[in-house]
Amino acid sequence: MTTDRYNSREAEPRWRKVWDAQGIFATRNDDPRPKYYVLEMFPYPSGRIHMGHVRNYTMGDVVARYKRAMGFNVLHPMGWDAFGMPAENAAMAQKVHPKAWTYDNIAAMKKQLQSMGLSLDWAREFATCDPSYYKHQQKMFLDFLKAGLVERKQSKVNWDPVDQTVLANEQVIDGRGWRSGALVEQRELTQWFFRISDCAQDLLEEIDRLERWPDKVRTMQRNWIGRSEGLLVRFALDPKTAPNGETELEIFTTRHDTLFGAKFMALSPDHPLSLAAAKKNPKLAAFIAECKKIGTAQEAIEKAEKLGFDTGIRAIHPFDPDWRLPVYVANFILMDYGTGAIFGCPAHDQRDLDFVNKYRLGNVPVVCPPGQDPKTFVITDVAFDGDGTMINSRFLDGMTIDEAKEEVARRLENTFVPFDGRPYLSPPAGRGRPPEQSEGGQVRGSSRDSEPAETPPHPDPLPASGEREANRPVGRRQVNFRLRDWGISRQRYWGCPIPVIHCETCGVVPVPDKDLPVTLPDDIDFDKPGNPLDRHPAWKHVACPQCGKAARRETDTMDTFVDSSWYFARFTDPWRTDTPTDRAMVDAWLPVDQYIGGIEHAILHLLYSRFFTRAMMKTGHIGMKEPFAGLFTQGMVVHETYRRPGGEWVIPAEVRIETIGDQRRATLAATGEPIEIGGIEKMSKSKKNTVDPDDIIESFGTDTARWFMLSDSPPDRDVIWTEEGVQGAWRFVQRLWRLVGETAEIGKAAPAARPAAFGADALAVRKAAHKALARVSEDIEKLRFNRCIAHIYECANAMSGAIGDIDAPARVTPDLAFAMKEAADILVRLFAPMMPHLAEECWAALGHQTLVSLQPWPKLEESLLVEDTVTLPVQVNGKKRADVTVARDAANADIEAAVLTLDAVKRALDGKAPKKVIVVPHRIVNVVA
RNA sequence: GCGGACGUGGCGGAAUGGUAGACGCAAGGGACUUAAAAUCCCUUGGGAGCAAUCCCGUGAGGGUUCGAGUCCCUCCGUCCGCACCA
Repeated sequence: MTTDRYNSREAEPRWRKVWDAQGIFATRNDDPRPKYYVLEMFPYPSGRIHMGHVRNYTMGDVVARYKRAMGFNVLHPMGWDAFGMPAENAAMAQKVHPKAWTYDNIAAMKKQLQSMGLSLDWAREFATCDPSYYKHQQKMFLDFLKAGLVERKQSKVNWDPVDQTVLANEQVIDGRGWRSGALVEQRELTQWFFRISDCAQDLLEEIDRLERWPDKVRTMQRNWIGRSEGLLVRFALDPKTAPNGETELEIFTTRHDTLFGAKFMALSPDHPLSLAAAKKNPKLAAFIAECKKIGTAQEAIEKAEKLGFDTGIRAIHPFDPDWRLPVYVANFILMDYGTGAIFGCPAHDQRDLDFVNKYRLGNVPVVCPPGQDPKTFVITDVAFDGDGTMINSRFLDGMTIDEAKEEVARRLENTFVPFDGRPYLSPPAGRGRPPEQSEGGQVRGSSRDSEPAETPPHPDPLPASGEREANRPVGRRQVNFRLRDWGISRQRYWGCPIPVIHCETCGVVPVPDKDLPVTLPDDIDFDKPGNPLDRHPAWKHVACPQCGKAARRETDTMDTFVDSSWYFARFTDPWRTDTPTDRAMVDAWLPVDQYIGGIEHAILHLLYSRFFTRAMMKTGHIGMKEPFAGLFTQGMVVHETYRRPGGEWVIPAEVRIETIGDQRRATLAATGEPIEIGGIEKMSKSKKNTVDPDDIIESFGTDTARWFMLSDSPPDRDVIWTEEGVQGAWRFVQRLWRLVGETAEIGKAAPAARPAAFGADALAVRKAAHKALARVSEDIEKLRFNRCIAHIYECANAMSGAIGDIDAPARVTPDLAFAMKEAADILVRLFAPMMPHLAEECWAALGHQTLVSLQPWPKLEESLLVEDTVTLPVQVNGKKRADVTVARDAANADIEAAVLTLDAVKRALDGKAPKKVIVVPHRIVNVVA
């Protein structure tokens, strides 16, 4: 019928127009079919899509199109994660307004995405910077505030004194701001926090039920939450040695079994007792100041030597009133974990051992490894943290570690020492408590923290009465989490305004619902450092909604992770204006059946979304707590790098590669200058190893790009973009087009009704097609796209082979013609999810009047997968020697007899009788000599 | 340091404990062509042999098993995440 080349440039836009005109990808909320929600992580509108987007959105589109063919009502939406720093950076660098920059980028990227032919419901599109979106986010913030899920507290931040802004840890490079180069300071700022740590236990437990998540991500989240079970222990202090006569110090430990190996106590430099002692000791104050200089830079912390300073304070061992322990301030103790204080057992903790070896405090081993003689067991440079038997530990001697922990906990829980006065420090609120102890329903943010300046850094949740204090036991079991509360305040313009008003009289007052959204002012400037909202002449000045007096708006905006923590819920009914979600819709569509995105979001985005969904459930906006039932993390797109011998990177488009024998050689296409071929790395602007999707789509069409993105590597691994690979995909596009053309010609001889019998060659074609169908279906379900593609190649190869065997037109019998047409109809539908435009063109060429995008998935004939005879490999002692073909239902004894007559088997047995013959039906025969 | 993943031809990669190398790329040979491109056919893990066929082979070494790329142990290497979390 046709031997023309397939013209993707002409065909692809034509089919997209047809899809658009018929609106076939619009999803109705009232469709009665079973739902399927497939979502790819929405993009940041940087201005152009990159190959990573092509890969991500192609995978999602394959799933969407397949599930649609399987009869599901598929929701496959797209939007924009549109707030964030790059817009402000662009504003500063190019004098464009963040809003204009963002919406221009969205328009450009939308055009690019549309050229990919993705089966998206664009009617549901929104950007998180649309006031119609963030209005609801502000409403939920206020709901969360009311529900006790939000609080305001002080927290340390990286402050850039030049830019007058807060920096994320990754923006601090060698202790300096990434933009200004100024030395970064540690500042205490009052900020808004989501109380995610209250959910730590639940977030951890539910990970077990996220069965369709990668184990890797589940492990990462578990580690991030970091649950540990331990004991809070109150050490009495010798009041004569304490700066203000303090009487106790509370520490957290998970190794209470090693209490008899204690050599010292250590406090964080930020611990109140450290600060109190420093007031009376200038040298200590200087030491603490030195500790703070190290800052938060990752590397500095890693390399820092363990340093301490003896405060002169002495603590009393809980099991021995005569045992005094020196209290140090040490630079490696974190204030925001546990109580900010520890006891040091050097023999069984490397950090503590390093510390005592420096300050010559000695060590006593209290756990003896199996097989070691306790009398000679000593620790010098390497702490022992394995399992063993307790020694040198009085009543614990001979116990296992677990028994000792239990015994110590039991004894200290039942010990009540009459401390006279308040404990020096109790665990900070908001962490370190089992969730069931948290008080729910209280409006923390507005009630307690109305005067931010007076908020104590670590409010004491325990009653102050001395009587109750005396009744507290010395030890208390405690579950601690590494997970910190989620600080959402950002001193930025381009983010969702936090909808509260600060009033001198009334404190923190929520913006009334009727005044939502609090919108960003447009007339801002980026000429000066700092937050443009804060220095805007008018925006922040408002009347207090409660008392009417002059008040000021909160000028901080929300972390952009908040925006992306519920967009998936909004997609279910984005048109709704009065509430964030329609409960019927959101509960029907969620959870997302298949979420697809990059591994870089394994922790923060996914954990925040899980928390946010719980918070929405508590405030009635949704009926479940887990938003994503299935998660898939795809690998990156990587590419070879090229550079001039001088060192300057060169983009792939300018490089010509030649292959001479096994050697690859690169030259600059324009000048012939030699180019060095470097390593294969993630596509990045700095290494210039990027390939522009637009260029590929322009020259080969989007179907070729989509096919190649799926074909070469398992989807969860990195894929190497190569020119040869794209060429291969392009050749296959043309080959399919020719194959379908030839098949359509042959198919003209097909009878309308299915023949009663098929000849051998016709049957072989049918078997190949149905085998491919079975395998492609299974592999799409499991997102193994690279294998789907191999099966499609096999099917095409089988059909080409059948055509090649036809040496004269007369050989085309009606049954073969029918089989070929049937196979082509199956083949086209198999690759339609991957290459939808080519599939439409082929479907039409096969004489169909319908759209392949609307066709049901082909129906499998199971009987074609079953062979009458099976060919079994025959092994002798596990080595393959021959094949034997037997009837499918042959008895094992018959197979055994047949195998023993084979020449190869006789030869291998060398005349001896076999010891045993193992027949695994339909699988293999193994003769044991 | 802790945790996790991975290691298979020249390359990307296949393989419910059951024929290792599917499928693709690259390479070599051939057909068609004045020639090239495109297309089609053949070969392609290593070694021995004219051949039938045989030997070796999934990072290294052990083990379990009739049978191990796959399961277990030790080691080596690569990658990723977390990192002074008491």
